[in-house]
Amino acid sequence: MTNKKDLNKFFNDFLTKNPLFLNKKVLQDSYTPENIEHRDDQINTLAGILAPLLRLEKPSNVFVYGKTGTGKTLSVKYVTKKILDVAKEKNIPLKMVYLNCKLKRIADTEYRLIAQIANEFGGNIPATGLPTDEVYKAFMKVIDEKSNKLIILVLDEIDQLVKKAGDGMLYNITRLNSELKNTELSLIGISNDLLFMDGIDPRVKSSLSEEEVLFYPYNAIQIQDILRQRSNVGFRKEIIGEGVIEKCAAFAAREHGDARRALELLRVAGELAERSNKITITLEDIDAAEEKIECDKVIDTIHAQPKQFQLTLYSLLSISEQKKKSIFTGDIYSVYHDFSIKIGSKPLTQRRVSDIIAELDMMGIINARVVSKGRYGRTREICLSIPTSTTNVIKNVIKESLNL
DNA sequence: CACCGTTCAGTTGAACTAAGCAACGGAATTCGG
DNA sequence: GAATTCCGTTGCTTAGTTCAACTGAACGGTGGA
Repeated sequence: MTNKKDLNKFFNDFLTKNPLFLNKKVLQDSYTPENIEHRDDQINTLAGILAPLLRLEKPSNVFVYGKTGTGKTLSVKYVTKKILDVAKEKNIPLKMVYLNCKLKRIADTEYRLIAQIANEFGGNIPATGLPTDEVYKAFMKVIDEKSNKLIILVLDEIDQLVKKAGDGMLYNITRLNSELKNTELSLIGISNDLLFMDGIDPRVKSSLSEEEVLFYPYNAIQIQDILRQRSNVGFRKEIIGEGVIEKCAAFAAREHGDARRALELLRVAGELAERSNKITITLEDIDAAEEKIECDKVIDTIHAQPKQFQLTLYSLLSISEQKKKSIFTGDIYSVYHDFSIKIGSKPLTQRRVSDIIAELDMMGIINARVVSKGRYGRTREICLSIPTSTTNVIKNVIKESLNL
C-alpha cells in the first residue's frame, strides 16, 4: 500500500466485503445485554434488596463479592438501571452514582472519592487544597440541596480504595447517612477480593454488609452460553469456526471463570480475522488474540503511569532480555538508576522503586515474590508474567513515550 | 551430623518534605460622585 | 468612601523521601555422637 491507488482499492475492498461483525458493541464490556445468563439468583436477590427504594424507603446496604469477570458490575448496573427506569416512570426522586475506585486520580483516595461524587451532583470541588472534612461538608450541602430523596452509591473495586486509604474512610461513608437531612444514601460495595471484609472494623462491617451477594465464577459451559448468546448478535452467522467458542471458554475458565476475558478474546480474534481478510474465525486467531490482549493491556496501563514508573519497567525488561533467570530488586534498581541519569531525570529512591515493583506485581505484569536468600539477604525474586514476544513491543512503546 | 547465632540485602511502616492548590484577609488600586 | 483586584499567608492533599526497625534462611562455627 505505497501509492494512492492501492489505498483507494484497499478502502473500497474494505467497504464492499462482508464484515464479520454485525454489531461489535455487543462484544465490548461496556455493553449491558438485555438478559444476563446464569445470574438470575444474584439479580433477583439484588432486586429484592433494592426494591424498597420504589416505596421511598432506604434499602439495606449491599456488599457484592466475586472474582473479576463474574458479572458483578454488569448485574449491579443492570438492576440499578431497571430500577431507575421504573423510578423515572413513577416520578420517584432516585439517583444513582457509579464510581470505580480503582481509577487513578479520580476516585482512589477518600478526598477524591467524595469530591467526585459531589461533582457528579453538580458541585464544584477542586482537585486539591481543601481539608477532607470541608469536602464532606461541601458534599452534603450539594446533596441536600439537590434534594434527591434517594441515592444509590455504587463503589466498584472498593477493596482497592480501602487498601490505599484505610478503613477509617469506610466508617465516614457509612456514617454519612445520619448526617444527611433530606437524603437517604444506600451503598453498594463491589469487591474482587473475597477476603476483603476480614480485618475491617466490625462496626463498618455490619453497617456496610447488611446484605451480601456472592458471585460464583462461571464454569466453562456457562461461559460458552454467554459467548453464544453474544456472538449470535455480534457476528454474522457461520463466521465462527469449529471449536472456537469452546476454546475461548476454556481459556477463560482456566482463569477463574472470567467471562469478560472470554468475550474480549472472541472480539479481538474477530478483529484480527477481519484485518487479515479471513471469512471465518479460527482457532489460530484465538491464540493471536490472547497474545494481543495481553500486550495491549500492558501498554494501556503503562501509558497511564508516570515517567519513573515506565523507566522502572523498561529497566526490568532490559535485564530480562539478558538473563532468563529470576531478577532481583537490586539489579533493577542499579539499571534503573543509570537509565534515569542518562535521560537526565532525578532517580527515585530505592524505597519508591520497591513500591513500584510491588505495583507491577499487582498489575500482573510481573510475578514477584519476597524471598530470603539466607545471609545473602532478602529481596524480591521477579520474573515476567508476560510472553517474551511482547516485551519488545512494550519496550518500544516506553521508548517512544519517554523520547529515548 | 544437628543445632544455633550471625549476617546480608532488601522489605516495610511511619514520619516527614516539597509541590500544588484554594480560601482567606488585608493592602493597593480603581471608580464614581 | 466603596468596590475590586492583587498578593501574601495559611492550611490542605499527595507523591515521594528519609529513617529505622524488621526479616528469614544460608553460612559457618560449635559441640555431641
